[in-house]
Amino acid sequence: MRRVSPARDSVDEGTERKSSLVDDAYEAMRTAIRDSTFAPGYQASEQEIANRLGMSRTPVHEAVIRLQAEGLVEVLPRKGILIVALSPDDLREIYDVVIAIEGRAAELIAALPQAERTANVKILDGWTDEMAAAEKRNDLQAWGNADSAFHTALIQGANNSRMSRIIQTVNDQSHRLRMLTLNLRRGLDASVAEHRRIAQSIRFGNPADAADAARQHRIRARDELLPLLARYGLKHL
Amino acid sequence: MRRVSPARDSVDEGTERKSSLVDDAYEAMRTAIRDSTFAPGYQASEQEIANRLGMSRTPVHEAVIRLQAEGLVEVLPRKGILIVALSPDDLREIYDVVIAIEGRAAELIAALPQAERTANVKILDGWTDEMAAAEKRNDLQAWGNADSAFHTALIQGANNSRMSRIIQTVNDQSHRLRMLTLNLRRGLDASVAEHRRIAQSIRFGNPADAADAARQHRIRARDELLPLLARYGLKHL
DNA sequence: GAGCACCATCTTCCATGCAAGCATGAATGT
DNA sequence: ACATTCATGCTTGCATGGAAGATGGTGCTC
Repeated sequence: MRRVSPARDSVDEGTERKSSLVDDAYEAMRTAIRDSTFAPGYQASEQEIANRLGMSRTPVHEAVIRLQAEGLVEVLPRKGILIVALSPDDLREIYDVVIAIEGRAAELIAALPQAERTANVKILDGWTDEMAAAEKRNDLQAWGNADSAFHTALIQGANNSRMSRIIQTVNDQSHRLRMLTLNLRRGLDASVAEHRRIAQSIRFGNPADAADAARQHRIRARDELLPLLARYGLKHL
Repeated sequence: MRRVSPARDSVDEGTERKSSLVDDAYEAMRTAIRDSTFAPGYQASEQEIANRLGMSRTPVHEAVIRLQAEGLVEVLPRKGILIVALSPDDLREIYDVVIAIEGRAAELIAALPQAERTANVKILDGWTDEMAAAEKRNDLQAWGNADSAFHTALIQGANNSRMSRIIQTVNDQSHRLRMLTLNLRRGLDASVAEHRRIAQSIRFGNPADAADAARQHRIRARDELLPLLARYGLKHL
């Protein structure tokens, strides 16, 4: 984890919202957990994190409350802060949430007037194209980014801030899994085809098909992934 | 809002988890917002709430951070704490989240082995019976409680803590709306019939039907409710 | 009378201090 | 040598004080 950026001390950029130390601590810890700087099972003290971030314990303590509410950490009353690991059961839960929310999002987009459907399809197809191109170049990083962007666009198209928030929370929780599975190079072709089917259903204005396509896409990915994790004996990540 | 219960000072009940002042403040404010002791638009200061709860500003401040993350309040940087009101657009968002989650939950329950399906159906039908009985007695309060219990049981049957949490959050947000609409005495018969259809689909082990029934139930209720709110000119609650 | 500047006050934000609890390890007794 | 007990240090929980900022009122000026 790096020292907090000095941007907040410099000239305010006008439109920028002034950030509080609590927000800084929250984002720093969230990022650190996402990229495994704080690996699951790691135990830190508020004081230590506060030192690293160059602030006192208070903002760290308050940021931890948010992170705990979102399920990223667990605070052990007089022992420290524990970065939580994901069990296979957590993965089951997360997948079902994603299946539910993304399915409904796709359905909602497919029910929009044609002009808005077309705009959404253009964005979605753009990311799918990029996935196909990245696959040809064998660029897994780019493939993963485009895939993420497709699913983010799908949720944003539904224009529902609560859905966005829910998805972001489970994405934070499962980000490490995603980084791991990307390297397993599974289902790349299938994903592209399934993305096309989702977009196609939206283009034709068929909500039922769109919902089903989005759901089947996630179900297929889940059923491909969970046995792999079991085979490698990964009980927590 | 009442003074915090003195239970924490008395002898610990063994199995009870020791509660922190932050948790006390969180629950007290959450309850106060739910039952409109803190009405939307109301603006309070941390100091005032702390005085009422008999604690210092710190636990209140930290509880507010959680409430803000869950969308129940908004903290205006140097003005105070604002209890947020729900706009029609918020209702649209909430309904879509509930449609997505409950639909998937019903689908999951209907896919369980028969023994577990039967157990769930028994619970669900029990609550539906109670709704029908309450309707005959013209007991709206009991009707609402049984209806809530049905939907809670539906989510719990899916055995997904994240879904439970999501539903609880949106329930907190829309609890005031629910109290209001209960008195409009709309769709009581329809709800009972729709609940029976959901349970029936689960009993027969038909996930697709169960999901559809759960979704249509919420969609019908929404389409009945939103025009009413518009007619009464309710722009926020 | 109207408008503007300034000050007092109230707010959140954050740092710091103190208290309480638990774990670890050392020291002592057997 | 081993077990038991006690003390010390580290942890979070909470209170309090100071700082920064915004807002509303008041007084002064035109």
